[in-house]
Amino acid sequence: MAMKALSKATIYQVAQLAGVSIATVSRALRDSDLVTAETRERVRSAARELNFTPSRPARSLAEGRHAANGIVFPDLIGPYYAEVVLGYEATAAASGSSVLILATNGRPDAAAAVRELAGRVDGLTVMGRTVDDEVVAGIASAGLPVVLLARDPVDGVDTVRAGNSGTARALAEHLVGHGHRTITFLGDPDESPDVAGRYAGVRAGSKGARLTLVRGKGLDLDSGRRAAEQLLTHEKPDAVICANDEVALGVLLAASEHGLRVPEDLAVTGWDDLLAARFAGLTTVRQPMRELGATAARWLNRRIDENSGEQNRTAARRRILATELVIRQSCGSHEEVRS
Amino acid sequence: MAMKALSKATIYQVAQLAGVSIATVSRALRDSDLVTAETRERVRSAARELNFTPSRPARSLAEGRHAANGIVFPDLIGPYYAEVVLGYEATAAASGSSVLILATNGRPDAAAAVRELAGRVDGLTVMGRTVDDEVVAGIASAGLPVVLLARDPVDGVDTVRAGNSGTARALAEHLVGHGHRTITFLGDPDESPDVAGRYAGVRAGSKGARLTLVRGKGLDLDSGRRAAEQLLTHEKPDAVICANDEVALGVLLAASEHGLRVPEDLAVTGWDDLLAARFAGLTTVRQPMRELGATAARWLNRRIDENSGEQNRTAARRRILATELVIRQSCGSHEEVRS
DNA sequence: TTGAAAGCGGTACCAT
DNA sequence: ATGGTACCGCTTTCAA
Repeated sequence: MAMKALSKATIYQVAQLAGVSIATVSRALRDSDLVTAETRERVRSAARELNFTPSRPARSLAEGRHAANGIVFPDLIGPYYAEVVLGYEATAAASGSSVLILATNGRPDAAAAVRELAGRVDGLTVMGRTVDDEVVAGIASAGLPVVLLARDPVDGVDTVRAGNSGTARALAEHLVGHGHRTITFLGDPDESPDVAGRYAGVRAGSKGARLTLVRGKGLDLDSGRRAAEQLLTHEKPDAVICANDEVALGVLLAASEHGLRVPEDLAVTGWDDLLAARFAGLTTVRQPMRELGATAARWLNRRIDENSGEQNRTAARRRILATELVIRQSCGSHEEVRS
Repeated sequence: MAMKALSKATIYQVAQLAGVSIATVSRALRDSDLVTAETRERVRSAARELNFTPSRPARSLAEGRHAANGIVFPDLIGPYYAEVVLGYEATAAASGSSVLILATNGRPDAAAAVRELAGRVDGLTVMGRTVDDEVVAGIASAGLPVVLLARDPVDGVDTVRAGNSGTARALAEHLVGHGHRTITFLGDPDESPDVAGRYAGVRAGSKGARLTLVRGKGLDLDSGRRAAEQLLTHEKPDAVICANDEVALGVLLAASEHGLRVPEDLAVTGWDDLLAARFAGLTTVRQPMRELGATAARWLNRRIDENSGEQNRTAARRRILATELVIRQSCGSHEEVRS
């Protein structure tokens, strides 16, 4: 019994074993109809015997495409990004494209990493706070299809995002309706376009209340908790609108440590509707995370197809996916109030 | 002003513009010390002017390596996988490797997708319930470095996982210590090696109690909730040990709908220590998710280096990372009981 | 229908 | 130090 081939066989070996040329092997394996059924079968079995798989780099080099696309995101922490990436992967995979991921998190060389990635894919999706617009513009103008996700538009580049300001405004108005008069927005609008949009909406919806901006640094639980320590001993607002759920949950923790009741002594709201929000009774806003990723992947694919075909490039698209207010207990009692 | 090059320049164009051969360009750009500082600079600026980036496929083809590795996981839903993947990505990136992801979720052609992926990377990490051992063995025996994650070992392949049975046993004993006598394990041991390990541990720790196995199908919130409906109207145990947190949270929801108090009427435990568990007061087990991913990436890299170097291959490694019991309120009152 | 051969864009060896 | 050139493994004309 022959030893199984331990390293990769080449198309030449298959050709030799099948007694044909490499051109024929290539055709046979890709179901070209320029090969006899009989030949095809001979090639097939030779390939099987040698455990042959075409070299991806060789294929890509010859075809001039990678059959892969990439997504760049800040972090995978927090269910938010994970869901988006998942939606992206599922859609990309469905259209036969492999997916490369890159988390820029605390990376100092994010721009370089993104450029490197750009060389490995047929198209790139870039999320929020990852790299500067210049990097994006550079890549896009080099001819690589790009889709922006949860991020301010760049000239000529498609953008998909979730609604921020409208729902944020509704949220703020809801709080005011509860009778809250000193409201604090916890989060740094400079941290991400999403946060900026939310803050803008909150401002618009806070007429009749005093709104204070506290720039918490970071969007995780501990950031929220730390910021709250400060907040609850000084400003003492009666409502805190947080940039996202994790921060809000941190505030909830701090509040309980300070013996504050929510919502009686302090109303708290978040953004994202994480699983935890439900169990914490947190009023928040739901985003179509999966759909965000899926839409980006779909659009990117379209651009890639456009690129290869000779159709004239269509104008940059923009879409804002709807978000939804999720009222729970943390924003105030709803026994008597109806909203 | 010249138009920026809209498509990619090749090394030939750079060579021509710099007035040198492509060999020199290659050297200059890769900081070989076989080039004059002056030449290097000339090449550099030519490359910059043409906005040149070496073609990744061409490089890979010539070098015989991808400078990338991949990770295969069932799903990205639930913070568990997300954290693992993140830890993986961070470590892989730190060692200069791009990361390809593949979610096999409900994919019918998972095996084929994994094989495709295998052709794009220098090494592969395969998680839990994704593809059969045969697929893994096939890939590994073809010479591709593989690391298994949260999965039963395969001959000759490295395996990293988190402790299940020991901690599960401690968990069960804790419940028995609370006085619970009819315990149900909710989860299908056939669903994943992890669940199997947990069930085994629970069995060992349930001496003195009546243990029932209820094979819930699925590891998400709704599965838990549905299974609980059944459970709470029939078996009526006084404690439910769930395969993971999401299922447990589903049970919590169902219990509250049935007007059952937790833990007085029903004790519930989970596994993973999701963020939500904390806010639900859920007793659970914490896994070092990030570290699982990081370890896999590190090991894979070592294997890849071994492969290229001529060092003799070391024996397959196995490691079980420690997990930790996290006692909260859902398992029983701790006012009087001390554990 | 099949084969020969010219790329695809690099790397690295061998001369010079 | 630099240039010439033989690969790397596949796809795709162009002829036969």
